[in-house]
Amino acid sequence: MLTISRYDGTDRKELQKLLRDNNFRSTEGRLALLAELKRSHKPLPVETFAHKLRSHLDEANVYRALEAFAHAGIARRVDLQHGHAHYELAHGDDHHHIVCTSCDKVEDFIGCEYEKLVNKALKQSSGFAKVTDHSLELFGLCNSCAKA
Amino acid sequence: MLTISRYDGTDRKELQKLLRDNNFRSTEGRLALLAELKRSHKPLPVETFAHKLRSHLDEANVYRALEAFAHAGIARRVDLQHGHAHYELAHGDDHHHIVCTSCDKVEDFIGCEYEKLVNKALKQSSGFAKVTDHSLELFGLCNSCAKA
DNA sequence: GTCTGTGCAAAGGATTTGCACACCG
DNA sequence: CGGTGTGCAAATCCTTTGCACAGAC
Repeated sequence: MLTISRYDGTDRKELQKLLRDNNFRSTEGRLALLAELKRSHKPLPVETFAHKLRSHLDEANVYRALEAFAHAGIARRVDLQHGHAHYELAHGDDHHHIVCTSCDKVEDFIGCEYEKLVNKALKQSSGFAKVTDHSLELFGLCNSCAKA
Repeated sequence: MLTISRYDGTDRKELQKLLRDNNFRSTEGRLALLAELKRSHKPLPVETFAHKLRSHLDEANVYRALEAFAHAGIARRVDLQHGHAHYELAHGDDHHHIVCTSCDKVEDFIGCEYEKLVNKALKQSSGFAKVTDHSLELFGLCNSCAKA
């Protein structure tokens, strides 16, 4: 699994390999985007990536790249109900998010018991053959917003 | 404007009461929207409501009304990952949806074990004080699409 | 050289907003 | 009458698309 790293040239080869292993050409724009995904520890809006990468990749191509990464399983698209998509690096850990509805703070949590959930749902939903994905987010108040 | 007296076994007075109890003025447009929400047994896109209600309420006001209903707890906004919002009547049953990614068929299921999930998440997420809402959808293939 | 990736600009779709008028209470 | 609700049109926001050129392999 991927480790946290900086985009300082040291791990450039690692990022290049990740791209090539997924049948992407290795370009500066995509390397920079991957590096940014790695550096971020929470889902970010497309616009934020576009801004950070403005010298490497324009917004339309950030959309194209993120969608391609998500399709390849490198990234994950997340809906935090902010009216626009967020993306984060895909780790293999099936984590979900708890989001502060007041300040947008985000933390991760694990333990949705996916298998159990799927079994339960398929038992009830006679019209369905299989489940391939799921989305789950919790919304609430972080400590500071709860006090205010 | 066309006046509706009875909708699928729910009478006008009942809907009017629902509106008044939630501090809404009782108008033909909102009555018709409520009736449509009741009649639908699955989440529908805003545009679908707008089309069905075209003689009662224009699209911008369908948006306004649905958002207000959701805020009041009468309706629920659901993200089925179709690129636009869906709304359904809020029942008290905390059900969720299983969605066919091929044909958009939707069925409900219950049993997300919300309390347990919240406890688990709050135990892990030290920065959060409370959870007030959650979203959960499963995506897969319905029987007919799985065969095709 | 070939084919993919990219910038730029324009299109597209969903949703929101402004405002004058209509209507509920 | 006073304050919401509504229609209509325009604006806005997010995202996708078209196309000619640049760059990876």
